[in-house]
Amino acid sequence: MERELLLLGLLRHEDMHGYRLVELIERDLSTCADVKKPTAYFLLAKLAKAGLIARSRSREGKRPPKWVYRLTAEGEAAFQRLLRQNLEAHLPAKFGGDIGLAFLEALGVEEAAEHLLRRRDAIAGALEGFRAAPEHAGSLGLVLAHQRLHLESELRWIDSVLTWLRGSGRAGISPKLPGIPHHTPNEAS
Amino acid sequence: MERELLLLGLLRHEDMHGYRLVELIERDLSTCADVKKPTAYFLLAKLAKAGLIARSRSREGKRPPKWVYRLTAEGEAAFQRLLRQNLEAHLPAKFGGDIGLAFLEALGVEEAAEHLLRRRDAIAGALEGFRAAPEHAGSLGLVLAHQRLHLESELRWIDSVLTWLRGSGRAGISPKLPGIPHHTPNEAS
DNA sequence: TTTTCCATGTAACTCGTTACATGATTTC
DNA sequence: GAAATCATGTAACGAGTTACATGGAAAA
Repeated sequence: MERELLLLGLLRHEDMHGYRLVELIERDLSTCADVKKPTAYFLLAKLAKAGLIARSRSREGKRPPKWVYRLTAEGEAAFQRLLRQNLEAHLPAKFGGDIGLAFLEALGVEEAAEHLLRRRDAIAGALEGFRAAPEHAGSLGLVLAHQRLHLESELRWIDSVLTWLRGSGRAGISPKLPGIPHHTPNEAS
Repeated sequence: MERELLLLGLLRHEDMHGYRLVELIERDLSTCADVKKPTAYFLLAKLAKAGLIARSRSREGKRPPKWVYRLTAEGEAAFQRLLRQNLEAHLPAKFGGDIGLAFLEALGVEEAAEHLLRRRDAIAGALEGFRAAPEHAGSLGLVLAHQRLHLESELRWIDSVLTWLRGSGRAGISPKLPGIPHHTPNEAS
């Protein structure tokens, strides 16, 4: 449902045609969504058939005519519903990188560390990209900030795995548990 | 490729039949992977055809016979390759929950906060579950620790969004950027 | 003039899921 | 005797992707 929410939300504050929509998502929202062109066109057709958006043909200059979509009243209602649903839910994230970690023991300490350092570099690189990016204002800035925060968390995580790994190399096969700094989350309510 | 790595890795340290494999994944690795039965059977057939695993029929007592899979030499090689590849790569995570955040402005401050608090509760609940769970040793404990760490990070994130929200409610429409505590990651190399 | 960009779409394919089918066996 | 569990599979479907097809317009 996230993709529908996304399309409705974008059309909500500006009428647009499909191509533009995809462009916008790829430029500004690539961190939290990727919607390829055929998917977008398909979803737009579906939403139109459901009556949540309406389309009208328009041409500018001598360019090929395009379908400009606008939100209908039903679309606005659906948007409101989907937004609330999205905000109040927590969709647990699965980290594919963890299944490699689950088999860390198959590698020697040295080699495991070597590969994890490469992963660390990749994360650090991605983080650099985010820090370099211009600061968007408002809720768009929010998603950027979240991604940045997450990457910082991942970096700390990898570091703690590395120290655990090295400790385990000295101590024997596998110690109790990674000694991870344990922040108590502050209450907010 | 993560699923293949998972199956090979599990078969590496114990010969097993499909049903058992799925059971094991659902019990111990549900946090970082989910593999349904038909998927598992399909993948096992594929891996067998590729020569990475070999199967042999066996029956215990009067139960229906089962296919017991074991890793071949090629399978071990593939495992080693996939493991390294997995460890050194960073696969960027997409948070579907962020697209709701991108449209936060569509809701009043009060209502947005209300819904986000529900999300917060969901995260806190999941976290509780992880803290209550028995501490697995070794690399299995790693993936649990990662998930716990991530949930803690998410909790802090939601809290900072909430404080930002409330600040924005007083100050006007939308301020510069969320004032997020900015930890400098410690170097590790 | 050839390439790139704008703009829309279709077709084939992959991956994964649900739902169903089968059959024996333990448990209630 | 009915229900749950063990064990394997097939069929139908859904969502999304890649690759392809089509054209005109602007840029190189």
